[in-house]
Amino acid sequence: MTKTVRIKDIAEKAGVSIGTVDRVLHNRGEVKTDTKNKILAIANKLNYKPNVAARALKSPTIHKIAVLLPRSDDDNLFWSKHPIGIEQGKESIYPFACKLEFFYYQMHNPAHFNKKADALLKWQPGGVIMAPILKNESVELCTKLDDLQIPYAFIDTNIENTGNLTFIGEDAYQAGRVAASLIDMSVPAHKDILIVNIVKNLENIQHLNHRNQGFLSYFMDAGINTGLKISVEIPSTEPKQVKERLDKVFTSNPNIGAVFVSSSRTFVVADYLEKNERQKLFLVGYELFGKNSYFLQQRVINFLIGQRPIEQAERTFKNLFDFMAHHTIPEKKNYQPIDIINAENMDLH
Amino acid sequence: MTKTVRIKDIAEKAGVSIGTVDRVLHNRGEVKTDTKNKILAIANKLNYKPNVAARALKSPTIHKIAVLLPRSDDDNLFWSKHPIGIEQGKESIYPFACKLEFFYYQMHNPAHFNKKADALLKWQPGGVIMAPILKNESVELCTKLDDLQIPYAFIDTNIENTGNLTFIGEDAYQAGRVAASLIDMSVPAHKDILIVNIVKNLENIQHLNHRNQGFLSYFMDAGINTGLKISVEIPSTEPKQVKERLDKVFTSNPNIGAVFVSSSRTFVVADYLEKNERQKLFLVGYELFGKNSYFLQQRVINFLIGQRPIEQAERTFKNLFDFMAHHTIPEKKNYQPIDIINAENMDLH
DNA sequence: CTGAAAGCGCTTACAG
DNA sequence: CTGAAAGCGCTTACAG
Repeated sequence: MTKTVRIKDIAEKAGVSIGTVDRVLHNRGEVKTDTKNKILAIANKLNYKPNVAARALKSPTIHKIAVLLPRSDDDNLFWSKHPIGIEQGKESIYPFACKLEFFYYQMHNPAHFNKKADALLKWQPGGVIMAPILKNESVELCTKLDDLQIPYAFIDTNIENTGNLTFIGEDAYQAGRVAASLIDMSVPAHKDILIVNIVKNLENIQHLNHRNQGFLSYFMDAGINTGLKISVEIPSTEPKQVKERLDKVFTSNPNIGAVFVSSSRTFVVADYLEKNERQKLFLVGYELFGKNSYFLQQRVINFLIGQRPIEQAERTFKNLFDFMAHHTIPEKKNYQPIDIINAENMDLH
Repeated sequence: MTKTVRIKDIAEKAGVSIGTVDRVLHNRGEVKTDTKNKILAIANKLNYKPNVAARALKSPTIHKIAVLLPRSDDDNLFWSKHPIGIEQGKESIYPFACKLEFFYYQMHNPAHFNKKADALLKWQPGGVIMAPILKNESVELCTKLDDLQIPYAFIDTNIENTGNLTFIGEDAYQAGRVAASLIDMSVPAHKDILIVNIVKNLENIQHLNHRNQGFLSYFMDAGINTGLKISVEIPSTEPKQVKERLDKVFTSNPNIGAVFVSSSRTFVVADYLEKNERQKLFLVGYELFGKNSYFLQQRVINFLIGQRPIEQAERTFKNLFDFMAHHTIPEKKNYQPIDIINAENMDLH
């Protein structure tokens, strides 16, 4: 380990004062072009890296980071994980510090999203973490952030062709394939498979779509199951409606051996299966939390596919902060590992 | 956020100089008991936390950490992951720094272990990370480290009743249950199951034992499989010997439907199954790397159970370093998540 | 356009 | 047993 280079060293080599070096290094104030280039060349050659301890000590610059996420409720506990991860990220940057402000919008409510987006802008953040579930409204916000030169990172959902710094989330297509592979190896090849999408408007929910596509693709190129793949859309989680819909499907398709739920609302189907004594059906869905965990433990759900929301959030935060504080450029797109979880390994996840 | 407390604040409140406060806080030099207690009381009341940026800036104390691990070779690529995690840990502590020295011992060679342990002691580390695979020799080293008051952390394998700072590894018993559950749900209930232990002396390898116990326990309380559980021990990975042994087992047990390998040498069995056209057997083993990955990809191995060796190593390093540098006391025992990996989610793991 | 100086909170000799 | 002072590398006014 050779001696670390300080701005003092650069200053001496360049025959200027450290103030001038600092100005060049931070594009702060005017410096003659000649000296500027000279200094940059020397800094580069010496491979200068600022001492972050000194920087943290001197300037307690508090970076302001705003977080825009769906509000978590009983039906939607999945989103309760992300704030935890972000707070963890905040802890991890010590001795640096940042100011966090959370803005929660109602999941499928564009007007409310816009309201929160406005509040966020008014808060004047130095950086933004957001889950851009609502595409049009999100793009609108991104445009504004681009104009203001405020960096922003996507979590959970990606939108291409925006100025986002980075995206961290699930490879939904592959996550669909994983679900398929689990069913394929556990259910006799001649059995039919039911695909359940619990959502109002499947078209608009990108990643549910991708999971469906991945799921079906598996059986086209690798799967051994030859049964029917029956798809049903349920617009609500309301038990009566769910029962009505599913009763009909099962009555007309007695050969169903497995059920795939494309979203975190797997517990809704588990609840139905349990109440209607169909627990023998093989059930696979998404996300380990709340009622899903309960039914997994009870072995009504056989597998949950997980995407580590806490780690996702922590990593998103770190990427954004490191960019703001140290100008580190992160990967543009990051997929988290896809976890396969059953009753035996759930406790440690 | 209230103003942070500095040692200057404590000094003022106590009516002494900051030098005295520092002496008390670090048990350095003599201080009158009265003032000492007074200062401690004030520091405590004010909830004083040292500013690590200032500390890092001032004293570039380079902590010396020695790492004692099994040498990784072609047959044993599992151990190639841990150094990566430790290096990652070293990166992550910036702006702090440490000096790492790796000592690699031959896996099952006590004399070589001792030699490396001696070299390690001679290097005079301030802390030690070790995989205490060889129990007696490890305990001996621990005793010496205890005497020297050098903190040490266990990775992968735990030994109870030593003075270790922390342990991070796999819950082997549970990892055995996970393997069992996967076989149970994929193989008809009446099929027999073969358990393969590839190891010279099963008794001495704690965690293989625990995996076996967990595996069998699953079928006693939760499993539906009612077939025989046939156990075989193979003392070497030498293909001819493996073939001889397994040929015999399969000939006398034609009803075997699944194979469980209790160690990372799963590829040895996969290789046999492939060469002998027994790929239809359901195969489950441990650790994602090298030839195991290849056979998983080829679907000769159906599932690998993973324990995230890189994260394990990074976390062990962090725990040890934080103790050395900041006196943070870690959890005494940490289990990493148990990963279930098949051909569909292997790429992201 | 550039330099000199103060100070962030801590640690480390040194002086008494 | 205790205090005063220097200095870690950087940033931030201020003076010219």
